[in-house]
Amino acid sequence: MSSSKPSIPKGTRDFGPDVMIRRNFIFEQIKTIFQKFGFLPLETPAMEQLSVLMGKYGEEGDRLIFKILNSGDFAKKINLSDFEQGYKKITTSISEKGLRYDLTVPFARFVVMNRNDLVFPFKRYQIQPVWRGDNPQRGRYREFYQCDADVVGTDSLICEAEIVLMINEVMSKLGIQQFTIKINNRKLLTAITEKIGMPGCETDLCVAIDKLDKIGVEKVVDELKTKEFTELAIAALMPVLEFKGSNKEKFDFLKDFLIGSETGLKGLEEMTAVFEYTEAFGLTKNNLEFDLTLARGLSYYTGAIFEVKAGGVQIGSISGGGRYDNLTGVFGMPGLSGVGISFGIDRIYDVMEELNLFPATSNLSSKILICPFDEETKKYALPLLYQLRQKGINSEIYPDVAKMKKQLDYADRKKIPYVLIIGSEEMATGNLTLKDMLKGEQQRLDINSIIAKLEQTA
RNA sequence: GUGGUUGUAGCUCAGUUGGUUAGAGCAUCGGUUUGUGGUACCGAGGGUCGUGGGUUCGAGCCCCAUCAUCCACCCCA
Repeated sequence: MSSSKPSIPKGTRDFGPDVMIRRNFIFEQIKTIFQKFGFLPLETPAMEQLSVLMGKYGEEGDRLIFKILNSGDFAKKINLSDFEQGYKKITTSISEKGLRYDLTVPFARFVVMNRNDLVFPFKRYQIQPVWRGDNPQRGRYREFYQCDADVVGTDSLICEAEIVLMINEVMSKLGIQQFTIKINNRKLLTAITEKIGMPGCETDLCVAIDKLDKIGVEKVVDELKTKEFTELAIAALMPVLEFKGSNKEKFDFLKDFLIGSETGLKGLEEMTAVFEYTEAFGLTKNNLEFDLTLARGLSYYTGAIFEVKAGGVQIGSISGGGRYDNLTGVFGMPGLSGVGISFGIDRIYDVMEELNLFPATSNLSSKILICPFDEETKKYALPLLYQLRQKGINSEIYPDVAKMKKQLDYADRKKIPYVLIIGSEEMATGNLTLKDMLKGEQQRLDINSIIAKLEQTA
């Protein structure tokens, strides 16, 4: 390849018109539903102060944040001794800003900065790209969109129930019929670590259990062993990993298993309440599944956790979320609890593509193309084009003087259903040639009849 | 960060144990048809074989390095 050939950075994508129309369809449906539930839009800058981002995503996360070089003479703050201390030291000298890594931390920053003006509980949704310097692979990018809705400033479990309702509505609006909303509670997982004699190992347990779907029980056990879980602890855990049954049976099982654990009891209470609220909301068709092994990696959740899986497609979860305490604590505003949900737009797109759920988009391209033969007829066509557009008919004119073959080919490739051919005879009589590109038929009509015909078929 | 894969025309790819001037399909442009698309036929343009070095009489092919890519792991959405 010649070096002058253009390219885009690793892990980024262009979204062409075909794709954008479909992505926008997904965005619009989700936005409408978020707003129906009282969430309002928020956008934050692509770049944040590095001090806001660093230290919020663990050591790995710090490494993956894209840093922005300071403007101007970025090297002026470096001194020679910095070089000896490695790249981290130099980074702080030459970079003060970074690209946002997720939407949650900027959201927390926004809440803290605007705490006096916001009305709590504060509900916002946010659909924006985020950037991570990760190695790309299938379904994984350096720039990707997150689509989050969160409410902060309330402990009420009604919020959890409403999230379940929103998920249901989104899935139904997008036409995804088969799906499961898995729900669990971090307090139950904490209680389980206590019960099996491994208190404090909640993170390791969550990271391992989270892979259960993907790698199976045996591999999860292997991983737990490497994390220094004892044989005894693993044996005690097995009934949880292997338990099968209805939601109610799971409740009964945990009531016994976690007997005497205060945290466990609290978790069970919360779960019960979420199920009760959901029913009280009138959600009868129930896709809600209590999943004892749902863990959601090593994120900061402290209460309910959710995950949505699409049926009939081989793909990971398409949505996830949960409740977290103290979201804004790191920015000096403690005691604010929140709960949120995040939709994985790229995966939802893939699911809909595979299941063929996108609506027909032909109505979005132009309805009619005007094909003039020469400069004179082109001028004659402009007022006609204006009239068509005044009537709200998507229409365009072939801008160059070109052979009819080329003009029709253009209409064909852009899937424009009608062309209006204007030559000297048409111009003289006002009887224009309207050609139906699908049927191949054409007829002579005046502009008003053409407008009427197009409005009919709209 | 670790392991593997692949780099040949705008795109997808052939290219034999190393041997003349590196091919195909699609796309583009022109023609068959100076006013009629999808199909068909004819023709044209387009390549420093990722880059740099090495071996050889001779390298797209072999060796070394380097860059890029995709896939998997770690982690994550």
